[in-house]
Amino acid sequence: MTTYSPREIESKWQLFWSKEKTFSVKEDPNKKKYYVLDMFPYPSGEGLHVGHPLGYIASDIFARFKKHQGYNVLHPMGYDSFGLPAEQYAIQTGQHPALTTEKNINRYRQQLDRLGFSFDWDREIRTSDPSYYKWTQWIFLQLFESWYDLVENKAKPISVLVSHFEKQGTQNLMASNTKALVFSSKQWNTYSTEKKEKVLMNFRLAYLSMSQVNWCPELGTVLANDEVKDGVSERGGYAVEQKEMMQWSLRISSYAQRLLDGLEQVDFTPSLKEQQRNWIGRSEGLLIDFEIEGQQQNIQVFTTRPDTIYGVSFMTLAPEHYLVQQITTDKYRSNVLSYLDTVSKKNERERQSNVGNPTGVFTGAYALNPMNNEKIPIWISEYVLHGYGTGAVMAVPAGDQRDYDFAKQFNIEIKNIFKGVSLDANAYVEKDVEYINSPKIEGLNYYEATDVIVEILIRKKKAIKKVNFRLRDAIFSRQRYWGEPFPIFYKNATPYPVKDKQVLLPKVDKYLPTNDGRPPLGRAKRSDWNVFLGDQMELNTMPGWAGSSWYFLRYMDPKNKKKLAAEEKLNYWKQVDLYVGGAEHAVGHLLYSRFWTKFLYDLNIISFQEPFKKLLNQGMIGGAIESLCLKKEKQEGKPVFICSSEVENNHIVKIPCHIDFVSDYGSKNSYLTPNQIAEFIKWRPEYKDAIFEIKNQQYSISELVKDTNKKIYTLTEHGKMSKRYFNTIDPEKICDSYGADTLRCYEMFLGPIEEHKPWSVNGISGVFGFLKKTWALFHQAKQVKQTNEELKILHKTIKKVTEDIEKYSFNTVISTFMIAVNEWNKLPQISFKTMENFTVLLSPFAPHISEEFWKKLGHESTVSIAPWPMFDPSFFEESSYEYPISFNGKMRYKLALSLSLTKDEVEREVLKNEKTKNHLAEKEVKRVIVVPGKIVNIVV
RNA sequence: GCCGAAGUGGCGGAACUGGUAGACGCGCACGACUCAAACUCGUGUGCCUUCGGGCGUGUGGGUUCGAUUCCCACCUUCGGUACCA
Repeated sequence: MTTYSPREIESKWQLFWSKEKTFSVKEDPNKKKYYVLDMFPYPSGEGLHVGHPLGYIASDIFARFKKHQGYNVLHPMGYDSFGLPAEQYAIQTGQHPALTTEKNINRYRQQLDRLGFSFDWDREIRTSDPSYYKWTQWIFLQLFESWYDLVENKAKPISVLVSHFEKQGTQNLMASNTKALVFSSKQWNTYSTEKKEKVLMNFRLAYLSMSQVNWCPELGTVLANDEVKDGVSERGGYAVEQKEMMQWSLRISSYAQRLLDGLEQVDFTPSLKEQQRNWIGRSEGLLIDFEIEGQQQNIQVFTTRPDTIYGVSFMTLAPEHYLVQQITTDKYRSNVLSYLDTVSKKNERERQSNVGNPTGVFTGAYALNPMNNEKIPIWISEYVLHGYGTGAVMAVPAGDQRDYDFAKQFNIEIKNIFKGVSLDANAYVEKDVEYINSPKIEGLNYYEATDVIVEILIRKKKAIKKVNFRLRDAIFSRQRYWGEPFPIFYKNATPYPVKDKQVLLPKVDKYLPTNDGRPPLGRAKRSDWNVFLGDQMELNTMPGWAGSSWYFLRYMDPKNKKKLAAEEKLNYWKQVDLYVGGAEHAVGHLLYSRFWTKFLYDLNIISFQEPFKKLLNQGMIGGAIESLCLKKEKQEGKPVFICSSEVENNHIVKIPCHIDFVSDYGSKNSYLTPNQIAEFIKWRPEYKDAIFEIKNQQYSISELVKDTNKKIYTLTEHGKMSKRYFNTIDPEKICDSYGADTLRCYEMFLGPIEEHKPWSVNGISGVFGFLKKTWALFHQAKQVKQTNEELKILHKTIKKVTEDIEKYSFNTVISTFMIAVNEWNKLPQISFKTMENFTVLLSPFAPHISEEFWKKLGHESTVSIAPWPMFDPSFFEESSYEYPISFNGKMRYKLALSLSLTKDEVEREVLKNEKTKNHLAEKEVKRVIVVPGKIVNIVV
């Protein structure tokens, strides 16, 4: 027997798979399809670390499993290759981002190839490849050429809208728009081309508008709402401010209800669905008109609590509200103007930061409560969001905490409308109330009261029902170079689509904005563009999520030059059956790709509305971050390091330390020996004069190396695995020492796939040992008849492995393998037939060693297409069972009894047993529970 | 604050639908092999114990013959979100 040498066999089989095109797949109507997809990576310069492949391993296991079961499995991989880091690098070095990207992709590919994935690389896609982004641009144009019909609830061609305008103007039109327009067909027909385009822009699903955007000066670009976290950019953590800019947006808000409803059809985790629901933020309420005293116009407010209308004691408008100037009285004008001025200087974050301490001014105007004509003062406050509802709020301090805080701040009356409720400290936001001071609804509960108020206001034509969504339209322009160029040109400041030819990214001399602040594409001369029409080309590029919103479709037909994918292929592969990726994309990517899928469905391009049937979120593999603790104050100009146990009494700076130097890294007692400190200093020479304080004694490095018993303790934290913390583990390193099969099994063995877990090499030797044991066991197998014992172990294993893979419980599968091998090892002999079956079970997890076994068993072809073993329950027909005998629910001993015994017979056997008598001692048996084939419980 | 997920040995974790808590692996201890070490193999390993047993799945209560599993309250950790009317 040769020893198990993963290096040799793994590269051999990887070559075999790629030569034989083992995993290349074609549409086959005679076979059931299964589509397994990974979230494709952005190829960063840092390469992969052991955390990245976790999801790829899981999906690969599942894809291989389905292949064994006879499915036609689509399992592709590609690269989300447009993005900021390559561009940032280009700015620094002048190197074209395409070159960096290419280099990074090659590195990724090399790392991926070593892990033995069953990807069909013939289907590889790259979002930055013109042959790919041609279709991203195409979808954008379809959005541009569409509007949303609210009657049929679907997108329709803009030509349908134009003919509607020609015949009826805006009459009988129910369409999503930016603002409500009213015109007749006569008017429409007199409009100029430019005027018509402006009107249509109001309806297009991809539209240009002046909008409040999240501007990030450091990145030199705008960001979508979900790219901003806590007021800073998600990537890089730079400050973000609000700015008015002309930008492309996508009318995702039209799809809000469908995006919400679609969640019922898909198998995502509850928490992820919840996040999407919150992001969409549906609320049902009422639009109520309040007359303004002495004015023609009304103020419209949106409320979800019409039942509290008798508690309205003031009204608040957003500073941007269109009626502010008009209703402000002369007496309060200067006050209002100075407030508006203060607010305009604040960014969104500052405006939202003073919770509980609101600001605002009185306008001098009064509104009239439609229920009782009471006068209500109208205020302005920054806490009211211009973009939500109507930008005006009927303030009910009794029932809303924000209104309550505002009223307290400005000494406005707090009207109590709830019986038996104290409003001394807080508003009362619960709905389990009885009303007082509310003439029409006293004595009613919340639901009845709401119905009554709604009915009255609607009858008086003072209100209409309305559903509001928090979801905003998505800004689609980025002021960057490395993204999809828009297929758009401008003539007389009006945008038109470029239809006949694909617009390619032009050459530029630098990847920076122009001196006059236009995006980098502004540097391209007319001749640098492959297409130049009109006065000017669009200078923005598309955001990172454009290419990733539809890529799962392109894998079905990646080389198609005429269409985004051929119809018959789209109809064959359909939805992704299993999608594996990180939960951090919960709202961004997943929402946008669901939106584009629904849009393409409306266009009859695809036959399904949800892109991903089942989503599996893999947890992150964290790393231990090890830092040396540096005192903030230097001592005689020298840096001082102290032990992590001493940090409480000192101000320290954490200096991340490469985990290669640290002993017991990841544990509470991680430390550096003097030799390791010397290594650290070699790595960070700026600390060569540092003083190390150990147990109140100070040492220089030269003193320390003389006493090897000294230790300096490092601070251990758990966090991301990242180059920045010097704690990344390269999967290739693991492959070098243990092999890919061990790495694959070990990453699965770490724990449930969805959970976050720290990386540690501690357990890896156990998994490696298991493969070695399996190797040895295999080489002991003989051409003999299968014994009942080995078959029993085999079928127990088949059952458990199959069930667990179907539950995505991969960690327990590895345990099951280990148990089986341990048990077979105890038998005097093992047959080839048993090992053959086991090899198939093992192959999704450890494909290389399995191929090797398969060949040694005499097969010519790959193990990856061998049929999955069938479970045979007949091996488990037992005649007796070892009953656990428990007393008051605690198991005390076991007793083997025939399964043919009745309950009474079991009870009798148990009670007359010596051990039962011992356990009972003097106590009396109150009751005996017998569950046949399960347990016996004696109650004393 | 609100929403979601999760708390089990020294560690990663297992336990079907309420039925033997701690599978499997790491670590540790002892033993075999070896001149020796590594490798490998074997045995043991939740805690306490007066060796009878007692206690144990974040805490406190409840339902049950029986609870890691179901119910109520609370604590902690992680993730999301934050004036959305």
